[in-house]
Amino acid sequence: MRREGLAGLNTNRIAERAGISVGTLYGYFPDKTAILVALARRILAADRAAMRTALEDMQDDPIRTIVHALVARHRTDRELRRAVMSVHLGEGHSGEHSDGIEQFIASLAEQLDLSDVGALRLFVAVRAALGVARALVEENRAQLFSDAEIEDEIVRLVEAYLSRAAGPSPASPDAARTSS
Amino acid sequence: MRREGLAGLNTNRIAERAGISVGTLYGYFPDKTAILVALARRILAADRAAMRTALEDMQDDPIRTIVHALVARHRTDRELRRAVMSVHLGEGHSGEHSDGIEQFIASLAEQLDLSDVGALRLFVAVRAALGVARALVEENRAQLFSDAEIEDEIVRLVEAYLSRAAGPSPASPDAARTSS
Amino acid sequence: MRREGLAGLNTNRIAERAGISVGTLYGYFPDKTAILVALARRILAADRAAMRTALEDMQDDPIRTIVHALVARHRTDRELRRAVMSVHLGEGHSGEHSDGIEQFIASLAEQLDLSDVGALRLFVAVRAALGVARALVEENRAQLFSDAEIEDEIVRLVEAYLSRAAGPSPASPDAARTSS
Amino acid sequence: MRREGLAGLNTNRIAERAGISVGTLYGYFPDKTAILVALARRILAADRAAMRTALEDMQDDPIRTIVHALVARHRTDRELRRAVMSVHLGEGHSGEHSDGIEQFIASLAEQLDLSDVGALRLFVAVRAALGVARALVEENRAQLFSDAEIEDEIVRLVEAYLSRAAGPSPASPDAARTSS
DNA sequence: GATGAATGAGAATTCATTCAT
DNA sequence: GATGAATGAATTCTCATTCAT
Repeated sequence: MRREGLAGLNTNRIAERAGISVGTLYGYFPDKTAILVALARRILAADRAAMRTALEDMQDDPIRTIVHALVARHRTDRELRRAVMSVHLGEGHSGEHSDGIEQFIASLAEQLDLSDVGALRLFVAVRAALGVARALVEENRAQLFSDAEIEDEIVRLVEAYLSRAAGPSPASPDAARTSS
Repeated sequence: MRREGLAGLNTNRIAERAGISVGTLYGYFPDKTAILVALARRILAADRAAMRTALEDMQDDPIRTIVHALVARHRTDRELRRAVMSVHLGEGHSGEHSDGIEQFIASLAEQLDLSDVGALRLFVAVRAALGVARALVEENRAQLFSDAEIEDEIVRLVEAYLSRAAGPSPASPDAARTSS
Repeated sequence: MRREGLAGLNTNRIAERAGISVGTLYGYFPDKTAILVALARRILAADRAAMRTALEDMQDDPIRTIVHALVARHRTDRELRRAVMSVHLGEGHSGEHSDGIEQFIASLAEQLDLSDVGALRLFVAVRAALGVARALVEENRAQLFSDAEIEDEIVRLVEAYLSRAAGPSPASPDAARTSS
Repeated sequence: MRREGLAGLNTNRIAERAGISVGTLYGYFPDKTAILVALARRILAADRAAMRTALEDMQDDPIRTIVHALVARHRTDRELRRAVMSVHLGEGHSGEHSDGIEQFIASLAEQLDLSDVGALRLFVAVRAALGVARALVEENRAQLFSDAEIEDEIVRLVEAYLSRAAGPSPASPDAARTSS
């Protein structure tokens, strides 16, 4: 099986990149899965830290600030992020991918004017924004668009969604609930 | 490395599940990557077929129809979908995940009243909707919400975004472009 | 750690000696321990087979016949036997080492004139004979003596022990039971 | 490789049990083999010491006294003894196992009435007694018999063997020497 | 064509040994 | 001297791939 780039993320390579030996790596983690989960957690923690820092220096509106940080983060370490998140997903730990960010955002919801947004809408808004951000990592086609363009669109998406009254959507929602 | 569930998606297991032998599998595909790509394509093709069928029987507005089908599809074969997409992502073939759907949607854009929506906005709208749909597969937490709730919100999200004039977002976008 | 001779009995070496590949070896056994236990069992089965064959061709008295076969077997594959039995012992499977032989002998006890020998005496006689046989494998010093000499002595040992009336040993056995 | 119980007798475990650090252990011994040899020697030295002490307090006949001590020793530290002796055997250092005891016995042979017993007979008698004693350590089945029973039988075994005239055994020994 | 046992390169994991603190 | 984290060579084990039946 061909292993291109970082996809062949083997323990020796991980140790080498970390500047330690395999043995040392296995002194800290019980097996390879634990190593990769830890790597994924580190990336996600750095994501949250970046957003936190951005909010502290904020000159802008909070949504744009967070989205800006999110997009910037998803442009760094694309290969590593892709490989690590793939394993994370495969191992079923994927909840953390967005939970961490969502918790973080929920904790900010009161500082922002989003205190009245319910759990469901927050869930959807975060996954929607992350869905676009992940495309930057996963799809080569995403390179067609600039970060600024993407960022603008995510901001528009989220603001359009959240600013909209939580009333029923135009078309009758009842029809939809029938078949499933 | 511990390999729980479908994560250890090796060729023998794939063959066994398909009810054939490894040898036969290799009669059809040149290598494992090809097998996984084919598996992913089959899932994605079924996604498109479901949406196509739904559109043919459409009694509703088109966006809701598509979203309804999308949500229904992401509730089926969760484990397999997760495993296949995980490996697919890890192997770097992830573009197809959404390209297929986007092409399909682009081909429908004219039939719908979306003909004036640009490539960027279509890209973002599709990834946003898929981002929420993927959460249904990846996150156990998604079970908190009903399909109908999720579906309604995705429809709101997409309609709010697309109906909005493509003008500049409220906050000054210039500030955001500085740092990255 | 230095690994002399067969003591460094690693899976690749085992496979090579067996004329198969490691992968094949692991197709038959779940792990290295299972491989070594199987090897030990094969050796012990061969021991029993050798004794059985010898008894069929017997021209001699049965005890000598068995002892002769036992000594001959313990001169073959000394290194392999030592390494394999070491692991067998370390893994706590050691019962088989002598159980197999004892069962075999018990099944012959009626054919022989040993039908009145109790379980305890049979147990002791077998372990005593095996103790000497194992020395041939384990101790280089055992090379000082010829097989014939050793064989004669084991026969004498066993016959002297079994022919002796099962009465109390000369010295008062009561004194011995006090301290422990 | 699964390593249950003491079988996985590695240097860190040995150090831990000794209540010191690996580094300190390597201050005393050059390598792992030396450590294991020292461990085995300590056990064997304690065996001899127990027999020596027993002989000093002897109220009994000397053979019973020694056998009594031997059986008692083989009931203590069964696990450690089994593990150490297993590795010892695997590493090919097994001669000491019985040499020490034999030397010790040889040095006593003049004090006892065994001065006319030759090297071969002493070798066989010691290995036979040790063969039974080792069964106490290695075989769970040995728990069926009490120490006193085992002790009595070993004494009988040794006395029957040594008291017997060193003449030719009943059956013609010539037949046996042919095939090997 | 289908089969699945066999292969062996490659990956994960262990553990004797060292050495800076 | 004692410590125990770090090392990496050696070992166990996996699994994509082949090929004789």
